[in-house]
Amino acid sequence: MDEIFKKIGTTQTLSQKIERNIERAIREKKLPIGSKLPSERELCEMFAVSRTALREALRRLSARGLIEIKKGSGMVVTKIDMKDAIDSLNLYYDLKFDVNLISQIIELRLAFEPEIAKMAAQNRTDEDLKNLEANLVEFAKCDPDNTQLESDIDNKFHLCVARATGNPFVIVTMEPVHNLLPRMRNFIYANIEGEKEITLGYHKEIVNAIREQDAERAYEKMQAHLDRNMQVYNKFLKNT
Amino acid sequence: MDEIFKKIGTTQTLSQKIERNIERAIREKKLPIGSKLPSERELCEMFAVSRTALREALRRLSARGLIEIKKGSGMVVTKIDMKDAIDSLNLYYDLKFDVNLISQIIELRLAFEPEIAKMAAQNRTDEDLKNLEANLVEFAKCDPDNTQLESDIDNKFHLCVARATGNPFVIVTMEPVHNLLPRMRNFIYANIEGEKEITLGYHKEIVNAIREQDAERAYEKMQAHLDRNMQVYNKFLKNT
DNA sequence: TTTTTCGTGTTGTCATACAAATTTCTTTAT
DNA sequence: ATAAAGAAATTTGTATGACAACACGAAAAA
Repeated sequence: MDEIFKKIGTTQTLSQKIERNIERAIREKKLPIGSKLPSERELCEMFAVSRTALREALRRLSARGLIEIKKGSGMVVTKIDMKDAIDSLNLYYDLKFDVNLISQIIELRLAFEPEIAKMAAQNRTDEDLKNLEANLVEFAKCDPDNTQLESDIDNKFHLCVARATGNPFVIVTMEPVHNLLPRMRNFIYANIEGEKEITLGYHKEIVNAIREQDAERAYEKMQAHLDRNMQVYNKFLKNT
Repeated sequence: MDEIFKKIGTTQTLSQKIERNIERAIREKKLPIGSKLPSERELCEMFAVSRTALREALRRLSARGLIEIKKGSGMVVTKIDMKDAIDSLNLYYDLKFDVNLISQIIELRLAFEPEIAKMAAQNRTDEDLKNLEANLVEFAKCDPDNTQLESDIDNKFHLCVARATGNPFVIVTMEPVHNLLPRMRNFIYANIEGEKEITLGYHKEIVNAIREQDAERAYEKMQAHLDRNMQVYNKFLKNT
């Protein structure tokens, strides 16, 4: 009896079936990355469906970043990019964003970023170090009245640290979180006098630790830095 | 001069323009979550485009999880679900998976999961605790010869801990990582004699700490647990 | 009032045609 | 023979019209 009701919602449309079919072929590497898909006409014949249904399946696959469609040329299986994954996370976090989540974002940063600093100290390349040092210079000469730019550079610093871990999972995790920070800017960087110098001081110490590949010190400094941030945030919260 | 070449690839198709248009309306909450979109016919008139182009835009939006299309009924802006974000991460990690990434997955778990255990101890609800305890029972009475089931329950344990943090960012981060673990199973759980009892012991201690909301002990036990895992993994690596 | 039936609107699929971009081949000029 | 120019074929993008499959509500029947 219940089985009848279960079927509701499970009715796949034809184009969805086609989509799964092609997706499976890609996942199983039967269609290797970079390979050209058969043309629409050929696929229509193979699946014995109309061009409409096929195309709607293809549109979905391209929206999800599995294939790339070039007008007049053809379709290829794309090397799925980290950017695709980050984009969809951005979308999700963006739509979900809510002031109530701010404390959870801070909680996550407080928990993860010291560990990330540690990993960065262990795995950083010379190029990572160069990026971090460039960020310090940028931050130092940034107009202190331009709070927008200031917090952008600050965010970039933390992203650079995440990238210096060399661990793609860390990057995918933290990029969307940091993309959310500008929306918290008005809450946190509320024109606190002299805060910039303090922040810069912490950043310098973190970079020093990463330069010398001193994992424990990188951990501690990042923790101290974010603790300070937390305090500033709490001070603001009291004012509201 | 170069500007001419830059334009290559930026040529948006009509359906892409429509897609961005509707996406923007959703992001700006002009189309609130749960609201019904105008019918295809109406949208065609509004945008002054053919049904073909419009529908392809809609297919893309639904593939990305922004809208839900119900045959015969209509289209609604979906309350974007965590599942959508996790799904796309799963796809990315799945296609990217490579034995070389195993060490980075372990690295991430070693860095993050102790902190996660700490957060879980601080934030867990009674229901979280019940789930964790149920998992312990399940694990205990699991047939030790069924290594597949055994590692599934193990993974589930760590997911329960992540969920007990109550922090959605933590869950989104860890779910796809743990979905990858079954593919590492053969590498790690290579029929190590007596390993199950040791694992169960750690799990119990972690749950105890979470029950008593002892954050530091939860941290330490999780760290010890994963350190042990790491050793088992390294032992295997030597054998290859 | 309750149930059934039917009509209307909505999305799904099909077929055909042409536009626009790209590739391939042919022709032509050097 | 080689290279450039152009024509032809191929491929994706859009438009149009038609019908099928499904959902929902209103009207009709019990």
